[in-house]
Amino acid sequence: MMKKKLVLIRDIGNYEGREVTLAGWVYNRRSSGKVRFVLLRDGTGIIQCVFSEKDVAPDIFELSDRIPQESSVYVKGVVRKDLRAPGGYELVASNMEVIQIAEDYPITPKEHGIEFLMKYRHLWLRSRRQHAIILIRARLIRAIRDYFDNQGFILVDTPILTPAAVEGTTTLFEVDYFGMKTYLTQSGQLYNEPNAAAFNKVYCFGPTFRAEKSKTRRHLTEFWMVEPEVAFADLEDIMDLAEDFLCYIVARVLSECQEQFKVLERDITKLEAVKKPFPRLTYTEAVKKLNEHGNPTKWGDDFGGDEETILSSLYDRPLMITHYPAQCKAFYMKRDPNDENLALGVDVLAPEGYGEIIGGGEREDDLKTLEKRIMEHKLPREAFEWYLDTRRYGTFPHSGFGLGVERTVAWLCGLSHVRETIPYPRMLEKIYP
RNA sequence: UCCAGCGUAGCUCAAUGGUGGAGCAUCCGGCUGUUAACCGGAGGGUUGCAGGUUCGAGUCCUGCCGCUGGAGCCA
Repeated sequence: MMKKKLVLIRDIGNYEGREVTLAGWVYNRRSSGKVRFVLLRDGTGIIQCVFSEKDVAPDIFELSDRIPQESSVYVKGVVRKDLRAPGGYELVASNMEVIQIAEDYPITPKEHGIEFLMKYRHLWLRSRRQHAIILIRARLIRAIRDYFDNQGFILVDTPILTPAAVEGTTTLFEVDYFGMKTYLTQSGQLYNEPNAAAFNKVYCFGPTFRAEKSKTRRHLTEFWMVEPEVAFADLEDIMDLAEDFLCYIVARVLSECQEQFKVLERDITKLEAVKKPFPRLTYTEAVKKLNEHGNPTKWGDDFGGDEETILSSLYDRPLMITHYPAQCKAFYMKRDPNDENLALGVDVLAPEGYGEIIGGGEREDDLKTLEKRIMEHKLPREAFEWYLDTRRYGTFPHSGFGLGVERTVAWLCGLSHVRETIPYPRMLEKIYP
């Protein structure tokens, strides 16, 4: 009955002095004798509703002292500006109607362990902190789309069910496809390349799946990746793109999510430092730096978490590392014409020890060479014939990269683990809720 | 798969081999501006499971299960 012309808490500033009805959930409550405070949350914000004995009926006054956490309610009242209230406004309540009394909400206003919170992930999302992280994720994704759309890229979606591995070495999730063995995609990359021949500048954006038994703060088995691919671009072009792209998305999220960064107590001066130019090192130079800092990595070793942390901590902005040993990289990566042992690839490491957020490079565009690589990697040639057509019919130099959304959100938010950066994380042997 | 740590009230944690406690949550009461409000009171336990050592095990030993962190792996 009170459900008429509902106002969102986000917009409450437009209704100062007026009577409004809010709908939401009880976030917390406090009382002080003759005044009761109910914190109401509606998913767009939180506002304190003040219940005074003189303003409301006795049963409503009693209810305001009893209503349990996360009960769903309508509250009617007058919006008042008040400096004592967080957010600047509070609601002087005149009435409250219960939709449902919530009994024994598991997540109390108190510290909880990660195991418990992950079990109640669907409820945990209601908390201030998780709300802020997921909102930043949404704004980041919007900024990513805007960037590519505004730069002349066409969104060309790539399939999630695929007939073969992109990289044979990785473990894939197998799916039974009407009796046929297929796999969940681990990258849109191979499809992006013919798409670039059709549309010039393309990107795909979707979930990817890795059945790796990785149990670290940087790994999920299901994660989101945006992958641009540019026709006639070389390694340097794609590095310039990655640099410009990162500066744009960081600036956009910074300007749109001030409030959320405050909730997370994120030191945003660290993000404000993300400006061109980014430092660029070759793999060989990076190994030298590591050795200077006491890390025993030898030329030819791939970098692990420790190495990425040391290197990225040396700079206040993202670090680009190029020219890795070809043996560390995928079959489709073009070799350096000046040194066959090196790949024309680039990894971008986020600052503050967050590690790799972008991987990419120039693609091998010669048919013969690519056929050889597929053989060397012991990949099923038949599954790649369509891909090889890109090299048969008007082959062209092209480059691209992939950005991991969750690792980027973790960096932006200053989180120690990627599991909080996606609403429902899928991790090693963890798929509930 | 390997290494390490942990498993005690709904939650977060205490408890020298000798009668299992506290804070929060819940319930009862108090307080006219609280900010994870506060103050007083009450209820709440197969100490992950199975075995062993001991007069006596939450505590020591063995196995199993689960969780957390890390490694390997990994655009």
